[in-house]
Amino acid sequence: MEQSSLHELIAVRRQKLEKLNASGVDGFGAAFPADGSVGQVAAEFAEGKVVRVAGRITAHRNMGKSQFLDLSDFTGRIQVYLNGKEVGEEEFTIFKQLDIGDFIGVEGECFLTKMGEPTVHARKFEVLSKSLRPLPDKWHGVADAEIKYRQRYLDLIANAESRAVFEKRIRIVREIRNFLEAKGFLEVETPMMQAVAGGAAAAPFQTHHNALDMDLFLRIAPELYLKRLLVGGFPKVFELNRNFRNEGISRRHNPEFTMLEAYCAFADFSIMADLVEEMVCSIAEKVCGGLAIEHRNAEGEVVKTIQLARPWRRAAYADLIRGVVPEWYEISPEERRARAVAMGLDITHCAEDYEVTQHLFEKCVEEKTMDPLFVTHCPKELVPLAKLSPGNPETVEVYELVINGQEISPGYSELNDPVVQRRRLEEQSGGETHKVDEEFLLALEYGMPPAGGIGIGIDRLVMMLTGAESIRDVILFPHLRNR
RNA sequence: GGGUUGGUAGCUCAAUGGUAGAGCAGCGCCCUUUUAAGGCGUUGGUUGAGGGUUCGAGUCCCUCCCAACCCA
Repeated sequence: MEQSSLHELIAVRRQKLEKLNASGVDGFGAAFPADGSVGQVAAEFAEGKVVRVAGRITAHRNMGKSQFLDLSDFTGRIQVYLNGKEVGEEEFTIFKQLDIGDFIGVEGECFLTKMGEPTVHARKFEVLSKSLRPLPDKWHGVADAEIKYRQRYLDLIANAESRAVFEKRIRIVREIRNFLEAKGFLEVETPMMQAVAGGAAAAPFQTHHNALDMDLFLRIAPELYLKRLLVGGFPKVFELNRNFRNEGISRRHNPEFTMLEAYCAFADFSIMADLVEEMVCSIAEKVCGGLAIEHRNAEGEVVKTIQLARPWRRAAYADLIRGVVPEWYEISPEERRARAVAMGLDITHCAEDYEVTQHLFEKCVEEKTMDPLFVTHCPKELVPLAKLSPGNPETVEVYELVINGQEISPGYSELNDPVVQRRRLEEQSGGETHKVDEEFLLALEYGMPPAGGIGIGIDRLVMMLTGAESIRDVILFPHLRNR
């Protein structure tokens, strides 16, 4: 039995399981109605009270006749005590052989140890599930990124900080739904499999429907279906679900990601900016306990604080550029290119003039903007499908919300002219890659009310609100290469 | 796709080119209020994979795999 390479550790646990079975105990037991979660039982602790509680063993302290173990679940931890003289010999043997990782259920009365620790004095216990593999170190947790992402369950068991991030994400998503519902928005579900992957410019994943013998794409955005619903008479709709983009993977990109899109009839981008501002602040207050969002490093030191306090700054794209280089729009395109290169920006030879400016924007404005900033009056080349500004045909009726150095949310005054929309989509499609969604254009011809629309990248929002540095830390099962 | 860094026991980490180690976990013994329990003893390794250089490679070189970060 003196063995401890992995397969030997497993063999030891299998032998324990066989011993359980031999003594008539099912190592994978049945339901165990408890008095609540571990946290609830701990919170309602009262000396002398008899309780039933179930959880995973996270520590085992063997003191001979006195056996102590920690029982844990997401809600908390409670200590269990068992006295070898108070149970049968066989039962005591079974208890002593329990492993860290096993699920058990316990019944007994509450008491305080000499050290004052609330403890359940077990009179009965049941093995609910034998764990056949050793769990990660209880003290150091899981540090290996591959284990964290490929075997998230181990990360969740071992790392309380990870658990906290995902609990926060769940609450953020719930509060978004609550907020929008309270504002009169209806949540809808539109196709994830689309014959034309529209609503954004991105490479789609392709699939095939056998019975219909039809190629389909996983959606890159729900936009064109949500707009059909505006045509159909929904005044305020939203969808909060997955989009899929067949593009690179990085600290900020996962092939499937969660997006909120919301549309409000008779509104515009400015009204939608107000809505987003109110929503994000409302969520932060409920989930983060305030509007100052602290990001900490691995040592727990605060490395940056994002101030969400309203009103959020709004500034025109061109003014932000002038804030970096005052004479930017007075000099020639060639001079702009030279200035950008001189500033250390990586400008390719084929970059258009507006792309040079955008590059400057990304490096010198976006990446440095931590507190919320609505960028308005974006150049029309950057957002080809948006409505042009009435007073300035070079800019569009769009905001881009930047927080934490990233684009978090765009907002539009949606284009509802079917003739202009058709022309733009045809220009955008160019070749075969982006087919035009004729069914969408058909719907527009029946009349879509002017509307404000927004998108919010939920993963990035959660990163901002939790201080996660990688999108992989806010997605339970991020995509990795096959091992 | 390019660059940089990394991959050593179940977990967290050491190891000038010279006998692969520690803590925790595991296993055995002792212990009736411990709590990162403690004491004594003890097992466990194809050092990501494959080549090469060398008397000798975890360490140096090459190819490949996986990951993290930066860039595109």
